[in-house]
Amino acid sequence: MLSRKAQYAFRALTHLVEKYDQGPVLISEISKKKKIPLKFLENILLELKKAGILESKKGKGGGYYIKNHPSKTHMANIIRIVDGPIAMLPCVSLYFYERCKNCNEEFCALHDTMIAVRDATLGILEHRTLQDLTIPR
Amino acid sequence: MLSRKAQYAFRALTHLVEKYDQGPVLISEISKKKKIPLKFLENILLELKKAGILESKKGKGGGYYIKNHPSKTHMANIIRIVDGPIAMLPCVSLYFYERCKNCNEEFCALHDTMIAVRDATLGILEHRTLQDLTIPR
DNA sequence: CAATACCCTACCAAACAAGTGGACTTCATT
DNA sequence: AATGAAGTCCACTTGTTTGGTAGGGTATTG
Repeated sequence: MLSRKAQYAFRALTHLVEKYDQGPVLISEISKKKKIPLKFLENILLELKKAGILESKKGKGGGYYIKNHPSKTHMANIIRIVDGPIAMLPCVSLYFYERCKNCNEEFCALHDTMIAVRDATLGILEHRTLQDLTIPR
Repeated sequence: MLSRKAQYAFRALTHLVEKYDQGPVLISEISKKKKIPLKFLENILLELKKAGILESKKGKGGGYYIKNHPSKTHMANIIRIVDGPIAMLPCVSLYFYERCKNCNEEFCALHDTMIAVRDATLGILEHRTLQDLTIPR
């Protein structure tokens, strides 16, 4: 399951996509419009900025805005930044790989199943972008 | 990510599949062979029993064993018992459905993406069974 | 100077991982 | 039958991590 933090991140990003190319947006505006706790949102946006997704401007007339075109950032990327690994096991993660203990000595039966799950999931999340967040079905 | 508990569960089940139809297996034997903390494993097995996956026999000569044929139990089922929802959002979960707050008023952009992810994931996990745990590839 | 992002610390609650102690059940031996 | 060892069963406790909240102070810009 996505953490609430990740869900907030997507909600905030949705707002920022709608305001794309209209200058910086106040944290407080996003917080109000999307009903996200202000201080919590502050941390999330900062994290997204440090990860290169957002840009910010300080002082009067400042705020947050999306760095690159929304179609350039994939949903999978956002999840990795906020929640970490997408894969179900560390030993099948592409970006957060860790060798399983007891996974070499004994035959790791889950391994190939979880690779299949990962590929199926990424097949979707790597092809949807921030722009899709505002496209109604 | 799967919790360590779920990983333990799969490791333990792998052992039980190997010993299927050979009578009850001791918790202590599984704990030793698969390097799982004994008392923790005790709780996991009990949970799997209550969920109808395992059967147990008390007293001397007792132990745990798989209730139905290993090909009858899907991996998705095990994950749901131990870790809960497989879906990434409560509002797209089949077995743990919950209505999202702010998902009705505003357009929930993630919804259909997460349904796609869920279906892709279940397409795999609903077709792999405990028996697959012991089939080397 | 005022508005705003940035940053730091502390705090609370829940979940997770693991361990403890003991009650209850079954079986084999005598 | 009585006994004791071998087992599961189960309610607690403990320590750690994580998710989320709250407040205040600093730096930067118009």
